[in-house]
Amino acid sequence: MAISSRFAVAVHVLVLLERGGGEPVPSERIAASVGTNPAVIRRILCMLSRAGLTRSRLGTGGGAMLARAAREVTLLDVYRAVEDGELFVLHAGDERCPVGRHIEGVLEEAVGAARRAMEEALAKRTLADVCSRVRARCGERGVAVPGEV
Amino acid sequence: MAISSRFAVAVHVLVLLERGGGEPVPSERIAASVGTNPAVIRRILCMLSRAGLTRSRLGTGGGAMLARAAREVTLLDVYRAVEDGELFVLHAGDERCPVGRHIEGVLEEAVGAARRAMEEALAKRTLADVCSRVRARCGERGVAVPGEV
DNA sequence: GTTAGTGTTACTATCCTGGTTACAGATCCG
DNA sequence: CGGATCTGTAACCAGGATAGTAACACTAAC
Repeated sequence: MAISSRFAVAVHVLVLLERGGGEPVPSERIAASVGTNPAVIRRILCMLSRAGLTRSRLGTGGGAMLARAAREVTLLDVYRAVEDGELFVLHAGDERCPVGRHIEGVLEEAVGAARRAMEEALAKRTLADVCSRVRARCGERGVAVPGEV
Repeated sequence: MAISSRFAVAVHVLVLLERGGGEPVPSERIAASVGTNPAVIRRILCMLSRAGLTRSRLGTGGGAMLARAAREVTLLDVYRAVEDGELFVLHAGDERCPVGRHIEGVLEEAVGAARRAMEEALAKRTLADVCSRVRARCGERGVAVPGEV
């Protein structure tokens, strides 16, 4: 029915990493800002690093960092990193009925257009856009504020 | 994660009703074409009639019919009839963190744009479009073929 | 009054999500 | 070296949504 909150959490995570200014941010600190468990954050970070959006440093002083510049990460990249499967679920109709036989193909075309429209809208926004909007709401001037989480 | 198959089934149902040529189509006949249970179809028909897209006749010889011309029903109408709730699930961050405090508002704006783009794509297609595409795949000429299910 | 069909409820199995705990392995530091 | 920190990942659970199924009251036609 809905796109899981993983997407929203993933964007939240990436914004925190951007504000980390290149220093590793531990999952516990991220979890405090998101309001969840560190393991949940690590699970999402795992998907993000597999997608090449973040990388991690192990051990003391370790944590996650952005692997790319914020302006080169679109919300579509984030969406694809954490959301799998099709947006619309189709069904296979009865082959003996003309409608049942063809409805799936016709619907594939229609929902494909809808999915592409949504993805294009996500692709228009970058992580940098989101960060600056957050900064604007904070009343900050376009400068990152490291280490406050 | 995904939009339930109710949407696809609902479109399938409406195509069958359009091909019914105004005659009531019983849920059992629809269920056979979709490949499911008549009660599932009636459950979806209930949502469609609440949305003003179909109406039903009770008793012997009864069934469901379109309540509007097929060209005046968009796929967005169908989507809204059977799908409720938000497409994207957001989360509330920790109020004590600047990012946690503002991320929800920023994301609302971004995912709202994505949702609107998807809905506009759905609004561009009417039930009549879907029906003619099905007919085209059947190798039929723009004439409805009643009574074959 | 019998038959056919809807509208609706209840129950179930299944899947996904998110929360939680746990633990092995990597890394840093004294 | 040895302890502390932190990731990556697995296992498990609870909750909600979905879809399948059966059941039943009510309506309408014949």
